[in-house]
Amino acid sequence: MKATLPERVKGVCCPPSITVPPARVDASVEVLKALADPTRLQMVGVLKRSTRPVCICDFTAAFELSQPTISHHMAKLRDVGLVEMTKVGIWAHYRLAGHLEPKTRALLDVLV
Amino acid sequence: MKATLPERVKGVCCPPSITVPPARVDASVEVLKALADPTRLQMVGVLKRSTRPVCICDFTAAFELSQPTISHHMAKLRDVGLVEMTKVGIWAHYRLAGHLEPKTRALLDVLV
DNA sequence: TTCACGAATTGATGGTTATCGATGGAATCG
DNA sequence: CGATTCCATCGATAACCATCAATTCGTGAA
Repeated sequence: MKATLPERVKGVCCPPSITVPPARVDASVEVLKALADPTRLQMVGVLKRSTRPVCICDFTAAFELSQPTISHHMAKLRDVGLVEMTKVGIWAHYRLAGHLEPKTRALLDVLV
Repeated sequence: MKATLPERVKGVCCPPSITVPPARVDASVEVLKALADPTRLQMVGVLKRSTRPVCICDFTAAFELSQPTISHHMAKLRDVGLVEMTKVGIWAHYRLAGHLEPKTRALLDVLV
């Protein structure tokens, strides 16, 4: 194994070429940050499994968090395009976005 | 569409059942948080593409960040088991972990 | 119009995180 | 040995984030 390594010389580094386009990285990081929270990941899991939109008040009842916090988390998921909302009367119904990028959908399939 | 929705009654919520075990969610969130950073996601991408371990000094040369910051990011990736390290002389060679969980590997295949 | 209810926004707070400079340890070489 | 190089850790700071209480907004009902 060691034989396969190049002879490294002090003071000489081999900066790897950045192959992933920074724009793509930033886009991925945006989605990852939205999912990197227990509450939000659970929310996405619920929405992915639910056959019909879920009301904010239902989430407030399910998680032990205040309504503003739930709303804040949902806004974050909405900002990155993961979920969509419909208002029905005084209720807000959330569902997984219908036009997710294939990569994003694959991500969700792995995660939740 | 509206017809398929249940008749919602004021003050009555339908808390969705939490189907994803909290322990699994927490484990996923740990990995997601490690990946939800541009620098670290780039690092993982480089390591995934590289046929041989990459030196810390190479990353320091590639990214415009200080050496302690690079080291800190690598430690974070190491803490969640995404990468492994081997010391060769004074150099630290990093590589993607060999025994990644299938789900984690699938995650990386989608991302980088 | 007035009231009640669900949801979003605001402001504040405590906790986490990214970053750097400085320090110290380990290995190598003269 | 002493000097050099690479790396990890520590301490500090600034930025960010999750959370809640209070308020505001929008809708529907009385």
